[in-house]
Amino acid sequence: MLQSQLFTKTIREIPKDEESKSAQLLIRAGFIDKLSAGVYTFLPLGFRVFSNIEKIISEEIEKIGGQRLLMPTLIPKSYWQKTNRWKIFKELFKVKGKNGQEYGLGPTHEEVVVPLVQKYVSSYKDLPCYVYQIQTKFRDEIRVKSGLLRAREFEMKDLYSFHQDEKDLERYYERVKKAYFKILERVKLKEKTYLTLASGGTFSKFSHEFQTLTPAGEDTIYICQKCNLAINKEIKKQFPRCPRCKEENFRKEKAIEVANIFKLGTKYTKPFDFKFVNGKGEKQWVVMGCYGIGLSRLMGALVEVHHDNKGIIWPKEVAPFDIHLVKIKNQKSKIKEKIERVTSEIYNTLQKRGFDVLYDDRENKSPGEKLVDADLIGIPKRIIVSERTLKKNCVEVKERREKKSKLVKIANLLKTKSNKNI
RNA sequence: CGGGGCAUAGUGUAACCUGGUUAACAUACUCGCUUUGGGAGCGAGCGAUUCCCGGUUCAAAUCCGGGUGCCCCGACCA
Repeated sequence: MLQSQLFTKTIREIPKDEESKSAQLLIRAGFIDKLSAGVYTFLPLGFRVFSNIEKIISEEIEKIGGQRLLMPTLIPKSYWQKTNRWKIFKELFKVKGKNGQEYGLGPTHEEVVVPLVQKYVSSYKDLPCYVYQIQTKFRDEIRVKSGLLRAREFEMKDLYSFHQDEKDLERYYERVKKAYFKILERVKLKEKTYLTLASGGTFSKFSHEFQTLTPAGEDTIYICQKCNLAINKEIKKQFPRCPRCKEENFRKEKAIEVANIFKLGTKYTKPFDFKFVNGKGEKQWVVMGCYGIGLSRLMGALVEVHHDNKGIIWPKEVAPFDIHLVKIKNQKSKIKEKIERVTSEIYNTLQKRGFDVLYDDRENKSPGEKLVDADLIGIPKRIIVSERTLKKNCVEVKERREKKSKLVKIANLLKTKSNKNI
């Protein structure tokens, strides 16, 4: 991608209507744009990051058997009435059609997925069943907060599992837990994320949340000083001592919930009368679990964790581009044609090798501005071609997260096969 | 939903308390010349129903009333 062609450009000033660091940086660097409180556009850069996160999540979910589908957002009132959530789900956005039909805009999809799966599952032979989707969700939050961290319209991966019994649900629940840690590892949030005990429902006493430590987080968690088990504030009163190791001392931290897993049991299968026939020919309630990851929130959390005072520092797997190639050209230079030619050659070759390259080909920008922009946008690897580097037949290579750069022979660079070797 | 704050060119701010007719500055943008390794310089230019509605006044960005929007704190969060 030529940066001269990129929609959009960076903004110098800090937006006055955003206080969270992640929202400020994402807006200034041109990843997102605010339409209204808690409602954002994902711009080309932001959408690239979003797509990368989406890819990682769907890969890991498919590894544990999840099959992707896409459910509607417009969900008729009658479905919500079955579970009584038309009344009790306060954040449900309600809309009315021309003929007076009422709908709830999906904040979560039990009311759709249960009757859906019910149509295809009648025997124990059809179970277990795992389906998921990645979709825009709506919640009429009383108060939105911190840019992408708490929005009214947001992107979520929701996985639903259906089982014969609690044991099978239990087994799958543990597999999802592992898959989630794998995802967090790949997006580089694992170190900062704790699996916490959170309040459950009628079926199970507790659910689990994946809480990423950040001062911008809206939740408070207590971490056992001895074994690192974490507990959400709202249920901490039940645990004077750590339930695992009996330690009394906990560390209090602010965190943001990036994912959760929940054993729903028969909470939603009962209202829809969703039963299957077991091996003995008897009817039994289907047992269910649900597992969510907030993609847009995760993107915000990533920036909260991975940034410095100059800008964002994207982890490799989610970065909008692999390489930021920056041309620094002096109009008076005797070798300006050479700079032009060499940079283009590097750009073309790296692309042919499969790298995603953002090439800062802008002619009218000073070197300073280009470097400041590169730091703000935060692509993990930066390659500079200038008169200075060409004198040594080199380019300058720098990792965004490192302070020092190194010179690399152009001939070697052009032979590079993998990102690691540059 | 309770409390606090804010709203003025695309963006960030000033002027508002103490009302006075070219609404200022920076930046972004356009043109010209110069410049080119950490947000370059000079010159010229474009760009504002001062959030909306109403009131007071000879006169409102400024004072008063009522809305709306945005941010923050708290409560809430299947």
